Amino acid sequence: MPDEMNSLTIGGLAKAANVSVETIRYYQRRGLIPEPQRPLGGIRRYGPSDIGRLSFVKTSQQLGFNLDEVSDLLRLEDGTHCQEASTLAERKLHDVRGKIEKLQQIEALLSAMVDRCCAQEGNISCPLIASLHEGVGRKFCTYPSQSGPPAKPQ
Amino acid sequence: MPDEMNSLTIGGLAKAANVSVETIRYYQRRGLIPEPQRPLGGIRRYGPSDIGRLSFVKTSQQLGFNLDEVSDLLRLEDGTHCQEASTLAERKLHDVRGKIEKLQQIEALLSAMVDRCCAQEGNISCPLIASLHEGVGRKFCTYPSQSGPPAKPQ
DNA sequence: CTTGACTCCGTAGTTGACTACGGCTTCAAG
DNA sequence: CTTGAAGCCGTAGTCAACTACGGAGTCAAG
Repeated sequence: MPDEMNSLTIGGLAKAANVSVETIRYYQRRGLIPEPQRPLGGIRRYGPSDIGRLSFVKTSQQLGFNLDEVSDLLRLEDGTHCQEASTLAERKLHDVRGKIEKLQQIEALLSAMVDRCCAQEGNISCPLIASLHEGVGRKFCTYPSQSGPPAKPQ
Repeated sequence: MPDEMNSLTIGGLAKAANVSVETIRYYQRRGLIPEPQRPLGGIRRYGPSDIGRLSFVKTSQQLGFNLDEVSDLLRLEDGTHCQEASTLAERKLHDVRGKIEKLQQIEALLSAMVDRCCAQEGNISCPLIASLHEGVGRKFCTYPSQSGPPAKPQ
C-alpha cells in the first residue's frame, strides 16, 4: 500500500513539494520524513505519501510550529491523540494571538510616528527620531525582565 | 556637556538599561553605542546619554528594526533627515501590517481547528491533524515561490 | 594588603533552519 | 560506451543577535 507509484527521485519530490533537495535531506536527518530503502545501493524513490508528509511539515511551519513541534505533531499523526494535538494547537493559538497584539501596538505607534513625521517635513527635528528617544517601548511592552533577548517581532 | 555625571560602570549601565554587559559590549563592537575613553588603563564610565542610546536601540528593535536598520536610524539621529527616517519607518509599517495579516489568517485557521477538535473529543480521527494533512497553507499563502525558507511567522 | 567583585578583551559557541561543497556512485540518453 | 545530470553522503558554512569563557587587570572595602 505505501509503495504504490513511488516513482519520484529526490529531485522530483523536491519540485513536487516545492522545497529544495537539501531541505528534504535535512528533514530526513531530523527524522521528520522517512528515508525509503534504496535498492541495491541505487537511488531512492518517493511517492505521493512523501509529498503529503512534506506538505504537512510545511503547513505546520506556516502555522508557527517549529520543527521540534512538527515532530510532536507527526508522532500524534495517527489521529488517536486528539487531546494532545489540540493542546499543542491551543498553545500555538495563544502565542499567535500574543504576537498579533504586540504587532498591532507596534503598528499603531509606527503609523502615528510616520504621520507626525510627514506632517512636519522640513522641520529641523524629526518627531519620529524623537519618539524613538522617548523609549516608546515602555508604553506597550517593558523590556524583558532579565537580560534575555528582546521579544523579536520578526 | 556629554560627560556630566558619567558615573556608571558597564555593569551599572547594563542594569540601568536592563540589558546584559555582553550585549553592551556587542553593541559597542557593532558601533551602535560609543566606547568612552578609559582613563589611564582604567575602567570606562557611562552616563545618562548612554542609557538613552541603549533605550533607543531597544525601542527600535521592539518596533521590528534589526540592528543594521537601527544603525541607519542612528545615523539619522540628528533629526535633519526626517524624510529618510520616515521612509524607513513606512517600510517597516508595511512589513508589520503584512505580518499581522498573515498571523490573523493563521489565527483563524488554528482556532477553527481547535474548535473542531474539541467538539469531537474521543473521536478516532483528529480533525486537526487531518487539516494539517490537507495542506491548509494553500488557502492563505502558497508555499514560497522557489525553495527558499518559508515565511517564518515568528 | 589581601580579597573578591567587577572590568577588559578577544575569541568561540549557541540556536534554528537550512544551504553549500566536494568527492563518489548511479543511471539514462545518445 | 561515454558523458553528464542527478543522487548519495558527511561535513562545514550561513545568518542574527547574542552568550559564554578564560585570563589578566583594576578597584574599593575591610
